[in-house]
Amino acid sequence: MALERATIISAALKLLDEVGIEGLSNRRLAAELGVKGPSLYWHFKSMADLHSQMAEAMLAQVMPSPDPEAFPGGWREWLSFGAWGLRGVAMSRRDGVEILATAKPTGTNPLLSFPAMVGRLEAAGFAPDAARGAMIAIGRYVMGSARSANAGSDADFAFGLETLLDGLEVRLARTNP
Amino acid sequence: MALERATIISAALKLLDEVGIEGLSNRRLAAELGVKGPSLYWHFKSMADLHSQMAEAMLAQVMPSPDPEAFPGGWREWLSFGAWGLRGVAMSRRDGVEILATAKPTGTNPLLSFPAMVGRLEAAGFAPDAARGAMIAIGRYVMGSARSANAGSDADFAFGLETLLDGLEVRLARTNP
DNA sequence: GCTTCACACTAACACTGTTAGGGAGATATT
DNA sequence: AATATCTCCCTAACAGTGTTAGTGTGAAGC
Repeated sequence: MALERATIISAALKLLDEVGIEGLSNRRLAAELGVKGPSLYWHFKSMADLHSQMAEAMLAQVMPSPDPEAFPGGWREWLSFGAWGLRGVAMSRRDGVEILATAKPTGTNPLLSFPAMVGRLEAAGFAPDAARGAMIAIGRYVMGSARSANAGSDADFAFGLETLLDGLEVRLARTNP
Repeated sequence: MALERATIISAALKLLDEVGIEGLSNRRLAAELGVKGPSLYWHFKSMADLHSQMAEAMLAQVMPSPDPEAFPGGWREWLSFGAWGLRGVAMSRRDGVEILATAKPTGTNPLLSFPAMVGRLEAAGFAPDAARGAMIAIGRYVMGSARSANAGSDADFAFGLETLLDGLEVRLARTNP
């Protein structure tokens, strides 16, 4: 038999789409895999651990962030690309944000490829603090916008994102007169 | 005895601070009130309903939004005031965001006093769509910033908020040349 | 005095996450 | 070839969850 971790999280993600995070229970998932509940504890130490690994899988599924050097367009397009990408991951499955949020208990979770993006912003002229602040702000806005109950239209999301980017341009112009 | 709804949600909020949303269970709360679990179902039709009413109580506890006419300062200060106020509510108790988020299943929840604020923005020169979009964006940013795992520093929050407000000023200047 | 209603109760159902301990089969060691 | 180890799944069980059904009991209204 030899149930693989990858098989399990794949089934978990599929089941998530069908029943939501509330319905994604230990035994339900086990049944889906032709196995009994507690067996999953050989592969994951807790349900929270499972969620965490599901989140990682979701993030891995997103296309790899392109090389900053190779990416056509300026920092604004690059940031926008990342924000839309993260939104895409979060909304790619039912309760996706909730899964993403419960993962990575580290305070500010490295949602997008954080260091690469911060570096790109610094290269564009942002002060280190501003670059970091920008990444955090965008991450939080994206996550706040993708809440299940809240998931709203792309147009609403775009408005806020463009506004945020406009604000960043103001800041950039202010520090690089 | 005549247990009052207000007594219950008050006890629930207090208990929330002690044990978090995971620990806030039916029977645990009932015990705190000297009562047995199912009795609460006379007052609330479900736990989700309880959460919803807790959210309403939290929002009511925030100081009433001051009259736009009387509020000193422009739309920017007014918006900032509202954002900080909402953040204050969300972070006033453990797992506050989660409670606020599960409440009001209506898509875009009327977090702040939505109509009043939209009206204020329109009066300041924003187009109706932009006023609405601004309110939604700020609400989502605030909620995204107040997640338990994520709740970060006030400085980080301030950076993103000011950036968003800068962006709104750009938009305002663009439509009112 | 009788009925009605508000409010709490017990018992139970179908779940949940999680731990403890057992056992079959493959694999490695001697 | 025989023995030991490791992998992986199993059953049984604990303590807890939300929720429904049905049963009182005391106060209020007629």
